[in-house]
Amino acid sequence: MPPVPQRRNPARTRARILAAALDEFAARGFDAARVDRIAARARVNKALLYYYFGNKQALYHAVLLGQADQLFAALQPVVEGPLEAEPKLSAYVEALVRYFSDRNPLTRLMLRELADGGRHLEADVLRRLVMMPGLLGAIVQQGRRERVFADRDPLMVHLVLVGTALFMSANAAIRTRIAQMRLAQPPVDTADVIAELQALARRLLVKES
Amino acid sequence: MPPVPQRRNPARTRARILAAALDEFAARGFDAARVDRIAARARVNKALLYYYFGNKQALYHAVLLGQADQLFAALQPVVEGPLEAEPKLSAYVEALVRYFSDRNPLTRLMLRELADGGRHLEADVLRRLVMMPGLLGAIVQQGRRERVFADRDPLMVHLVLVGTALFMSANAAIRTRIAQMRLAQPPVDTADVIAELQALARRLLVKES
DNA sequence: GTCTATAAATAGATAGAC
DNA sequence: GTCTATCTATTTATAGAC
Repeated sequence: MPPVPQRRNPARTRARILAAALDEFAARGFDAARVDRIAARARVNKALLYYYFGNKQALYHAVLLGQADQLFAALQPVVEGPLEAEPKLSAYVEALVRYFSDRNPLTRLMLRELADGGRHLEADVLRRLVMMPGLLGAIVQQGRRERVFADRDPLMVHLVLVGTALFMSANAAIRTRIAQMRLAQPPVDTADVIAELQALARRLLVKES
Repeated sequence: MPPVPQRRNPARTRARILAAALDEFAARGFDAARVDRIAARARVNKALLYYYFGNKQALYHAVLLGQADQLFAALQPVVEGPLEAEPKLSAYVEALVRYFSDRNPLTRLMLRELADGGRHLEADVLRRLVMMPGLLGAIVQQGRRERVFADRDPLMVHLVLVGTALFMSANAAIRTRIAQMRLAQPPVDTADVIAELQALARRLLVKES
């Protein structure tokens, strides 16, 4: 049995560094992120951070791996759940939108990596990315078996849904500012976005809707 | 009448700096962009750049203003053109996708500014952004008058189309890498993306399609 | 308008004590 | 495992000559 928690707790220190790195990388992007700031947020000194992760790139990679696994873990239960294809599709869209809305750091991280053309994405992370369209693909196959979905390319639908969910979450801050400056209408809230994307997904997949 | 072009050509120098700044800001983002690199690409020294634009933020702002105006100018002719609402909608989607594909710097610039929550967007730029949904809005109104479009929120449709167009363009580089590593299917080409988004726009707007 | 040279601050990374 | 102190390179920005 391990002794009571001490001042030295490597696992927790490592987790604190990862959490701080996620925030900093999401807030500034890889190049503009400052290792000093990550260390400060994690309440450790820089040398310890280098002791754990070696260098800035390796730390970034560790953050990405963790985030990819978490996103997959958030969506997989819906896909493997007991629902019929049509309600499952709606549940999937809701989970997708909520994940991007609740966990804003990942949204920004993805936008920055897209802007960088995937410059810092190593094979490990790419393999996890490739698995993502398969989640929606499984729902589409189920819908085909149940004879309620039309024969459409799941990759294209996946790209439309993820692209829109990402964009809606990403521009929320700007829409809020625009509303505050009274330049245009009030911001769209998350529930509206979910409803809209669910309708969109149904229009794309369900037969003779 | 002005004398023949000399070695000193302020207007052209200014334009060269702006073009170099666009490339650098798009490639790295505001914080990671290096004024030194911008000056080098524009083949001027840093002091001259500061002479023209004052500081890094002001230079960035000048780039954004120019890009916003160019995007608007690329789409406005379609909206004000002579087509009927349905083909005009398709033409608009094509212009949108092509603009983001051809002029990649703007795509990356937008992604980075979204990731920054619009941190560097000044009122001037926001006012131009707010005008954008109105372009699609005009097409929707025309379609309503022609009694071929259903009554849907143009802002939502605008967000779906721009979000998807942006995402498709943005992840092209990553999709290419994934295809090269033989992890998955070949990359989607621009013509496919246009066709898909046109179908999507019709499904969202046209009555009883 | 355009240049060279440099100031002042800050970056990523490491040495070495405990 | 964790710390302080510091090295070397780079950064934004400006002074001052032409």
